[in-house]
Amino acid sequence: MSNKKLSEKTSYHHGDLKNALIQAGIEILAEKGVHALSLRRVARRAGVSHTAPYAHFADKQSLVAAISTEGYKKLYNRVYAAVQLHQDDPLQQLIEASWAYIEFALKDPAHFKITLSGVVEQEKSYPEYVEITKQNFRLVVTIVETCQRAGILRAAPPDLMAITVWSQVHGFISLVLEGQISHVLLESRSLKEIWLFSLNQLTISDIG
Amino acid sequence: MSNKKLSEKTSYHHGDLKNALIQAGIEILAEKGVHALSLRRVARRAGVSHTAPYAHFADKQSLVAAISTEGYKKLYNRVYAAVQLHQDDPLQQLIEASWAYIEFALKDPAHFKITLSGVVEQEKSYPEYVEITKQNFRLVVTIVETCQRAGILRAAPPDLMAITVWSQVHGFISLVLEGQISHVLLESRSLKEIWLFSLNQLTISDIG
DNA sequence: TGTACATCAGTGAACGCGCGTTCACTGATGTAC
DNA sequence: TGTACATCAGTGAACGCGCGTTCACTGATGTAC
Repeated sequence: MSNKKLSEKTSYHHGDLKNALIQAGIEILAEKGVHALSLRRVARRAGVSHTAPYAHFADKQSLVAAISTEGYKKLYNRVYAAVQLHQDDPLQQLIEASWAYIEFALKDPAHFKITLSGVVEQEKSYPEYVEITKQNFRLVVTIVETCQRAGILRAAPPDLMAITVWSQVHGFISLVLEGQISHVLLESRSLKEIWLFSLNQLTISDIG
Repeated sequence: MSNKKLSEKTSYHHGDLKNALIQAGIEILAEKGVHALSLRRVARRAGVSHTAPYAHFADKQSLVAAISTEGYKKLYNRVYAAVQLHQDDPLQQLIEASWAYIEFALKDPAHFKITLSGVVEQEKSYPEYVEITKQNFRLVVTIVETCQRAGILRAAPPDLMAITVWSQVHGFISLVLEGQISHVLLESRSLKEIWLFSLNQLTISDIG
């Protein structure tokens, strides 16, 4: 049940296969990409027979949902850390929080893609996933409100402004990951410079 | 060769299998989604044995590249049509061109996704695809320059501004397609309203 | 116009593969007395 | 502490599937003379 502890390393019945499978999945994504993610491969990597996962996940989709949930949590933690680091400088907060999002995507593109790919078609099936997406959006709204109070973003409904900012970051890193941005351009400036330029277009006064 | 005509409907050797296969692929994407796209299914749909495609495409990747190229062409044509329609109103041009991009994605999400998914890992393999991506980006740059001249977008390097605008549109529709945007929000306003709000954040004076 | 032949688009059997899922099972662990 | 039994995580054989790709082939079309 849910009273399984996180850190049981080596009991005889493996002890923490569920998390081990999620980790194995993440590793496969990092090493081989989205197309390589299969239940059988995950089991193999976790050192377990290919039917063992069924003791912990109803089907493949469930495992993918768990991996996505984990991805969203990591994303949230990175962004939240940036927010905490720049509590009293709203502009830096906006810059570093968005940059944390980009860095996560760059560090593990396949995990990022699968996390944001809307695995969840049937709404209610994965409440933990839904919850973390909401939490994530609330964080964006908070950042946006802080910037609005500081006169960095225009006054407007914060939920709309949050979507705007999120779209900007998400679109930027997606185009980069999809190889849609010209090499010439990417070689002429650092990615962070390009990103700062884009973010700057949303703000009221220049970032400089 | 390239002197095959577009509209040969029924010759005995089928006549235009290559294009028929591309169309079949697009239909499968529309009806069943990205996961359902396979060489065998495409052939089946085109009413041909499953090995016939190999007379026209070296491998599956080649077919996918052709389908992506076709997707980019459609996308370009839609955006270009909007540009033409609003030659003398830069703001309308920006609005309707970006909205055309969004409409294409909404109309055929799977085709849009596969088109933008950077099928092309090995740079030089699909020159037609690379060419249309460049043409597309040039169009965005042109739109941006027009808006800059009209004082609608800030003065700045047009290529950077083009990436900014493109990221904004692309991120917005991607989040929508991936189901990441709260239903509550989507039900409170039309998609176009939300998009206009976002686009408005990039412009100098309000769209209203 | 008519025949011979090369070309080339499309066929169908066959390959090996990895997948998701089921099933009856085994064997270690935890619990009751 | 010791035995009996229920629980439950993990096993391994088996299923049916669709896939990409190869190969030797067939049969219609186009070309040379």
